[in-house]
Parts: sequence; C-alpha cells; structure tokens
Amino acid sequence: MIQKGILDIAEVAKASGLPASTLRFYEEKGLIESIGRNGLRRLFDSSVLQRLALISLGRSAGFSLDEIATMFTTDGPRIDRALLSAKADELDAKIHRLTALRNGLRHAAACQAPSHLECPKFQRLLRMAGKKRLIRADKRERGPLKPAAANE
Amino acid sequence: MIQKGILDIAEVAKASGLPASTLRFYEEKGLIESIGRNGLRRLFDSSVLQRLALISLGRSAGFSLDEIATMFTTDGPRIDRALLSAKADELDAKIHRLTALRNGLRHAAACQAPSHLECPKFQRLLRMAGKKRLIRADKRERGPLKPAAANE
DNA sequence: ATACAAGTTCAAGTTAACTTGAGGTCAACA
DNA sequence: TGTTGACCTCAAGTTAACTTGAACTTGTAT
Repeated sequence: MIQKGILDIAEVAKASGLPASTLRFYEEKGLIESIGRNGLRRLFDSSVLQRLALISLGRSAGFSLDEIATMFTTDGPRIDRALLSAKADELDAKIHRLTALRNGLRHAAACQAPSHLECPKFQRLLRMAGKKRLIRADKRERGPLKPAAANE
Repeated sequence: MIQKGILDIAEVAKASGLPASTLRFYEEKGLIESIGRNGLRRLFDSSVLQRLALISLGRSAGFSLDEIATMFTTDGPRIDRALLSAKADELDAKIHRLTALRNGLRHAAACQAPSHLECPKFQRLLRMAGKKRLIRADKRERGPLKPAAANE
C-alpha cells in the first residue's frame, strides 16, 4: 500500500482476484474509477474492492455490465427505483426457477431413469416452477441481436 | 399437425417461441433431433417441446448448451450422477447469492442513499450471502478463454 | 404445369465480456 | 546512469449462442 487506503492496480488485482486487464476494461466502461496515477500506473481507492464485489454479484445474478453501470449512477431517483424493484421481481422469478431445477437435479442424481433429465419425477419437480411461461420465460438472459422481434 | 404427434419446424417454432434458426442450430449441436423430413422440411416429434423447455430452463440456470447436452446423454451412470449432484450444489450457492441480491434490491428501491447500490443497509444485506468468496465466486458464469489460470 | 411461400444449406456476421499481442514508458533498484 | 520488470495504450482476437444473407429446393395451391 503506497498510502493508507490507496492501492495500485496490481494490489487491486491481487485483492479482487481479477486480472489487471479486466480492471482496465471496467474503468473504460465506467464501472470503476482510478483516483490517480503513479507514473503510468493506475492508483485506486481501496473502496474499489467493494465496488468490484458488487459488480461480481450483479454479474452472477445475470445482469449485464451495462445494466450494472446504470445501477451505480445517481441520476433520477424516480425511474431508478422502479427499475430496481423490477429487477428484484425478475430475480424472484429466476430464484423460483432455479430452485425447481435444483430440486430436480437432486432427484435425478439418485434416480433410475436412463436419461436423467427425462425421468417423470424430475419433470414433475420442474413443472412446479414452470407455472408461467417456461420457455422463453426471460427476455434474452444476455440478449443476442434483434432489438425486440415481433415476438412477445 | 401433419400426423398425430408430429410437428414440422414452423409448428415447433410457434409452440416453443423459438425461431426456426435456433431449432436448426440446436439440432446441429445435438440438443434436439428431427425425426424425419417432408421434402426438405424437418419434422419433429412433439416431445421435442419438453426437451426445449428443459433446455430453456437449464440456460436460465446459467448452464451452457454444451453442459446441457452432456446432461441429456445416457452414457456412464456413475460419473454422471456425481456431476448432477455437483450442479445442484452450484445452483444452491447461486440461489443464495441471488436471494441476498434480491433482498438488497428490494430495500434499495425504497431507501435514501444517493447511489442505491452503496447504501449501508444494502451492503449488509448482501454480506449475508457473501460469507464465502464474494468475488470470483463462480468459475466463469459463461467463461471467457483461459482454461484455468493460476487463480484458485 | 407453374408459381411461390417457406423451407434448406453454408458461410459469414453480431454481441458481450474479456484477453492477447506489439510496441512504448517509467519508477525504482543496482 | 543504466537496466528492467511492471504497467500503459490501442488494435485485434476469442467464445458462446445465435442471426443474417445468398443461393437453392419443394410441397402445395392455382
């Protein structure tokens, strides 16, 4: 640590487990900020580690970097809150689906059926969460190309 | 329906909500099979819809198409079951992380902090699921390049 | 018999999220 | 003062999961 609370990029990389190239990439995307330089070398405030943890969590929840970036901005409080709420709902639905799948897998791991995924009990377990649109349930988990086809 | 239980690609597309191009792509990848042709036109058994639902569910759980494909094969029952169990564990961890994030978002949507993601209560909610390695918690959600760096 | 809407193949393009490579620059140590 | 290891920039490459385009084939309706 060069000064109290200030880390250079190598230290951030080590502490976060992320390669320096990713940190540069995130900075370019506006997800994190470097607080200065030592020669060429980037310096970060140690709070960047918090930030990175948040980013990682968001990613594992299925959010894109762009979405995460907008969550970090303190722009308009109104539309923003609605968006967070919507995200929470999305997550809720996803959690239910994953729970059903987990239960299904747990059973399949100890079941007779030849092709696990097709055992009838497994199917039934899944159906529990599939109440609503099972297929194409979420709008492009990490969307391809078309802005929004005629579909939906 | 041309015959009982047999659908052509357009019908499958309509019923599943997936574009025909995706169905061809899945067939090429070995995720689904067409049962024959009518001229050039692919014909599918209606059970393919089950299959597609399963694929969709797996995708939304964060599995890659390749992983899903191996889950469908009825190769060796031993190694396979362990794999399913491991997948279930992975899902479990993920579900916990998502639950924490959802709680955090719910709070953030009704909280004062300027940059929602940085409100202290939000942070605390997240910490509940972060017990273990928060950063780089999962090995490449949908992995980039390196086979397995020196990391971990 | 002819038209044609809808399917087919195959190659190439797209997007997100990074990584890799080439060539350049320093701060720090000997 | 000189060397050097670690960082820098910028462009180009990579992977997964599809999509798109061009050129071709056909069952079905007319």
